[in-house]
Amino acid sequence: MTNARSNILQLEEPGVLSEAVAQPTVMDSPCRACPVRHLSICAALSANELKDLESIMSTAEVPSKASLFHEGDPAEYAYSVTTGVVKLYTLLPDGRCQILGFLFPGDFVGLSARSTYGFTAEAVSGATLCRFQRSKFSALLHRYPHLEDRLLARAGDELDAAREQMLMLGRKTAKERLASFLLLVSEKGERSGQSPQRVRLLMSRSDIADFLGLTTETVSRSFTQLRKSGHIAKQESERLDLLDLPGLRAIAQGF
Amino acid sequence: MTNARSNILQLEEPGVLSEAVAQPTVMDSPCRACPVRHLSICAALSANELKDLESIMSTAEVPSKASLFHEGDPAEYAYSVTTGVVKLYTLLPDGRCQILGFLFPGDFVGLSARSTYGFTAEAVSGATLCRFQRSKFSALLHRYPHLEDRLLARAGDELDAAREQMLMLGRKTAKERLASFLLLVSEKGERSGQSPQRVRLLMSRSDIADFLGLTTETVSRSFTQLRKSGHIAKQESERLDLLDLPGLRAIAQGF
DNA sequence: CGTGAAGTTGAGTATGCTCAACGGTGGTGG
DNA sequence: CCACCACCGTTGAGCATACTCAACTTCACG
Repeated sequence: MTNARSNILQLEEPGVLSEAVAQPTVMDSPCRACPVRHLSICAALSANELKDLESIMSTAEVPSKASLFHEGDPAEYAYSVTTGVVKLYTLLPDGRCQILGFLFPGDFVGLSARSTYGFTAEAVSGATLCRFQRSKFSALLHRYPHLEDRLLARAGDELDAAREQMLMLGRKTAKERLASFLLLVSEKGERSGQSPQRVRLLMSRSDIADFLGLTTETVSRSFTQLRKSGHIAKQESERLDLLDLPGLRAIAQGF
Repeated sequence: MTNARSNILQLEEPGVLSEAVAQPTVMDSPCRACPVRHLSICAALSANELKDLESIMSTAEVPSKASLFHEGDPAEYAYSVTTGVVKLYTLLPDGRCQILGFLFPGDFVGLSARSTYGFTAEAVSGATLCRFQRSKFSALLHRYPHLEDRLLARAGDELDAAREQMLMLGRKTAKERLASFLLLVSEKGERSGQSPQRVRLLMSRSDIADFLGLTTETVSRSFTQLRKSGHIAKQESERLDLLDLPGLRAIAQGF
């Protein structure tokens, strides 16, 4: 239920990165060195087309707890996450918070056609992002139909994910929700090349609770349950071992 | 918690409607007479382009409780609803059901890029639909970029709706959920030209419960609460008056 | 009318919430 | 460098909202 705060968003102009830049190649063509290009929408683009994309793009370093935008702000930009984790959330007037999703490296936000953002986006950990002016971006979409194809496919994937989340929020028990969440994080990590059994939880218990529609206490108790039943084990803080993936899947699906 | 049943889907071939057809014009160009064209994705198309769409399209009359497809079926077709209401739902192994959304006239389903459907679609009332083979439809998408634009915009709208539903499922009370639902139905009705204060509830209490993540009993009690507080009034069965729209909005938003 | 399904209401229960205390950890300043 | 403090996470006890089970009413349809 962390309330909104207003940190400044550090932006770097196209092709102009901060002083602490190591490789000039990155500067000339950040996208070509991008570690998550194969995951992102940009995978659809050739080297030449990437240049066009870069010309309308800024990169941003966002410190933990800084927000990209707030619910209700004019929706001027779309973002693609390169590193780190971003949470999307809405608040009810009395402060109840629902996290609508986490953005992991390769994820994209800003599809909605509405003129204002319908939710707040805030970095959970330090994050790096690519930022696009939506008007320019949609012009590019028309120039490169395969980019639009990819975006449409992504929209479909996100809808699928949203529906899975509805099932979780509407019909699953606390334990089932937590298992589902751990598997989700595991899959996102795997997508970025990490082992599915080893999970980095960058978000707080409170974030997890707001994502799962629970309280921190219930999340904590569910963690304890899963630990006692041998499904998970805590490594260092932030690090978790999923000892029994099939078992977790069974729990997550309600068996 | 209505379980899956397998009714046959009545299909009509392109341009070939059932014997009981009144106006031949409808037969030649069903889309031009379509009552929800302005709502549908097809609004993006000119008369000529509509012809192309019609050539890959079948229309279907679906009786109440017939399913369009089941979760897990190969996802061969996409659908657009012309009249009636369709529910999309998934089941957990033990029978818990979550309705992921209702399709009203003008709504579209089948965006996902997956090769099998992730949910079941079933007519809540009698419904008429347009059916497209997805492979052919996506070819058309490439031919008419403005159609793809419109589909992308629709995907964005659906994502927005999905996120609102997450907030509802994760953080709202029973009464708040029901108020949100009534307002949703009211808006869909308004979109089709009906008064926002007069609502037709074609779905059963059980459907509403499965949509809201509640039980039928709790839905029923919440109806009673809203009736006793003067926010709604029952007309004939299926018909409901929303006596206090601002009040309902306040409840729905958690005030 | 009679029958069965759908909806409503009631009583008791359970899952997850609230409130509260406690332990660990990391950051800050003396 | 260490002590202190604040924050996060965990655990416990009691409570509330929504669930379960059951009876009863209403409605649609023969």
